[in-house]
Amino acid sequence: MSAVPTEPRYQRRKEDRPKEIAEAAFEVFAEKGYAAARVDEVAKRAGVSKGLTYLYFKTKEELFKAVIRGVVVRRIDSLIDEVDSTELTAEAFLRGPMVAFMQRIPGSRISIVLRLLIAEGHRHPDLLEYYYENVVGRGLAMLRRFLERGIETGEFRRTAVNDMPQLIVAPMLLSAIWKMVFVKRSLDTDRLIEAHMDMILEHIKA
Amino acid sequence: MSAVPTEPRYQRRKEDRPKEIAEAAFEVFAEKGYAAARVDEVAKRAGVSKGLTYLYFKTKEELFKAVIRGVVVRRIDSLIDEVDSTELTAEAFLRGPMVAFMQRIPGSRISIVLRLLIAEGHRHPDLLEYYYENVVGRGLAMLRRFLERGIETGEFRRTAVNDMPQLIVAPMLLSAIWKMVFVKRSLDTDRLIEAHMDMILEHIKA
Amino acid sequence: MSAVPTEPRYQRRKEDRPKEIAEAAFEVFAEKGYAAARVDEVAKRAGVSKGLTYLYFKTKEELFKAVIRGVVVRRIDSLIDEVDSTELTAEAFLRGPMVAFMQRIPGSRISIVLRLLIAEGHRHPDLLEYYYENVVGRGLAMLRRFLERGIETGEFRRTAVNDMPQLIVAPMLLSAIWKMVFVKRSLDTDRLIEAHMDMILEHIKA
Amino acid sequence: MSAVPTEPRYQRRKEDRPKEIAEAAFEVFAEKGYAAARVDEVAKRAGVSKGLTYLYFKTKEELFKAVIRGVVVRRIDSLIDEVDSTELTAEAFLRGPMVAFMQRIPGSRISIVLRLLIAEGHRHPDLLEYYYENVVGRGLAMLRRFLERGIETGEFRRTAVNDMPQLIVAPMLLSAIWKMVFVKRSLDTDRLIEAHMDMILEHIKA
DNA sequence: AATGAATGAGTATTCATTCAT
DNA sequence: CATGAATGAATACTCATTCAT
Repeated sequence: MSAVPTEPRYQRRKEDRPKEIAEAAFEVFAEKGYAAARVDEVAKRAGVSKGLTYLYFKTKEELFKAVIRGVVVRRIDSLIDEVDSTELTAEAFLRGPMVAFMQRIPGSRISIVLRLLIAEGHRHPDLLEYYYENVVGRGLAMLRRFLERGIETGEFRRTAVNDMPQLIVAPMLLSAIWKMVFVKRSLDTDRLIEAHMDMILEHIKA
Repeated sequence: MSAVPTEPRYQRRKEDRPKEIAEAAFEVFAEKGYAAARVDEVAKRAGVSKGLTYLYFKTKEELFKAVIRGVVVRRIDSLIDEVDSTELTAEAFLRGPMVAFMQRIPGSRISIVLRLLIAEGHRHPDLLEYYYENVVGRGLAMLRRFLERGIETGEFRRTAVNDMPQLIVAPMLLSAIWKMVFVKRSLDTDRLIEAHMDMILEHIKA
Repeated sequence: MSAVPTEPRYQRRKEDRPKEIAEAAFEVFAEKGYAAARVDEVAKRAGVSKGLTYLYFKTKEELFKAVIRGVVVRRIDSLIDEVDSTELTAEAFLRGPMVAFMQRIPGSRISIVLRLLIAEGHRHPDLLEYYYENVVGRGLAMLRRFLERGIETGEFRRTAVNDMPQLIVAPMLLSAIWKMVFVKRSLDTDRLIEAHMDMILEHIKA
Repeated sequence: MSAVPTEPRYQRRKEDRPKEIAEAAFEVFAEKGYAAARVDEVAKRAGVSKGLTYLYFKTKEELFKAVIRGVVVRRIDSLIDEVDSTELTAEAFLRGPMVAFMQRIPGSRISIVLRLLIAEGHRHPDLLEYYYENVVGRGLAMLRRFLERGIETGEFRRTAVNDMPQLIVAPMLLSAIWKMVFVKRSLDTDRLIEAHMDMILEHIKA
């Protein structure tokens, strides 16, 4: 007989659902990996029925891909923009924004994507392709352009780093992985990345 | 009336069985990852029945752990021995055996173990523990000792590398991962590792 | 200021909706059978939302029954009327309108209803009941009356066909089923039905 | 502490299992049709775990096909053999073994297969093909040969039945379907088939 | 009346693990 | 020791039905 309005059984929020589901999925994939992640769990975390997950993502795999694609891209874009428009000296840029960027990776969502790609990339070649095209490849290309410009301005000399800019980011990768894998074995990743940048600069400065 | 002992070739000694199974398991885990690997497949590749697998390894997880433990250790041991008994100068050692060691990692079984640990380590903390104690930790300790000795002999100066010998191996890690993940995007990992060693030495030499 | 009444073409009158939905449902049930038919598909073909289907038909089963009931009845009624009011001789009627009627069955909607009843009748006894009362039973009764009349007029003699008028329609049933099942194995069902009628008449004529 | 031998948890009966499972499957498909049949139910009736079903039949569809293929064939073979070797007159054969054969169909497993093919044949064209090649086609060919022989011996005359032996079996088909569909509306199928044979013979005898 | 987002029970299929032989 | 038939819990995915809008 009470007039208490019953909590509606569900909400219609078409706009938000995909994002919410993808967000929950990210968490679950992050914790369990692709194979061990259960769609049930994703739905539960998103506060949604299992069926709804399948309304927005046709299969678990598609959900996975969507989730992986959804992370990452913006950040690299803004760094690239910054590189191309900075007025800092090359050295100052590397020591400043570049180091800051790399220091932010370990512990971030990106590093989790990294782990998922290392673990599962194998069976999702298109995902690897996407990731290479949009992140890795562009990042490396950006670094190459940047170093080249440094040479033109006389700030840098030409070294192996020009061909293999991976040398610049290797400690960032190690840091990201270390933090995820050896959670308890602390590593001062900020310092690691900085020290490495010192070494790089010492090496490439004209 | 004596029974001619036939088919000695096919008569596997029982002692070998666990090894053979583990070997097959390694292959399967390498290809599929932990969750997607099927015990059936392992047994088939080992040429034994599924039941036998369970005679030697109580669960799939135990099999996984045994497999991971089975790789790796000898190689690092011999490197450590070599470090401790070498008569080369520190620089010569780094440029020679050390670089050679690191160059062998990408594409090797160790890098596969690496991948599996990155992917699944999470849920097998004891495995991570084991791996840290026996491989990573000992390797880093060895590097620390080695650098320290170089300082004592006046060959090296004290730098951040002393605290974070990870700086030395980061490109090896990147190379190993790159080779597994971006199979088609070739990377000259030997040169990468060498170039990095140049840089390191330039940086730490007194 | 008067609002021009727009899009009359798209303004379906509500009275038509149930019919349109049933029509679409018929198609889908015909193609897939009861269990494999999806309400979604029915709605899509009817050009309405899934919800609307449930406004007019409480459940999928009810929709199915409505669809089955919707076919069939008129045709048999008009044949019965014709029988009762024809001025043709009995033979002429059988060779003319009766054969024509039977020849129209294979390939028609009725034969699809037939298939659905054979396949699903089991679980819808009321549907079978309905179909028997309104179609099969009445059809057979009509044939009995007709044959009886033929006997009274001296045109026919009494045979087993009087008790089992199914003998008259058996080839029609076979034809209908054959056409649906062995689509590619052509069968001249018109001739089959005609030849059978020859035989029947030869048999029952006084 | 009791010495009562515990009922073994399961039996290994590799030989019998497929047959038992197929048998159970037949029952379930017969009752429910393909789509509504549950593999769970099949396993339960076979007294077997669900998993075992999948050991012997890769999918539900394969199980269905195996089951359908498993029925039918022997009976038609023996009839054909009989036709080709009988010493009865053609008429005696038709009135005797042929009628007996047709009378056995309604109510038999074959009629259930018939229903399943009518209901589901659509989506299993290979099954239809198989059934046509092995049963329907051969049966009709046999009838044609038989009639032809009757003509050669002067017992029969040439009629439309030669081209369309379906005329002979139509009442059998109707009987089979009637018995399955209108379970409660009794029909003396034996008499129906016999009366029809009278008519046929009257028609085709020289 | 009409929509279609949301629900959740239901089902085929897989696979680690057991155990009779 | 060795086998592989047998088990059963787990899980991706579907679809009839509901209900907020």
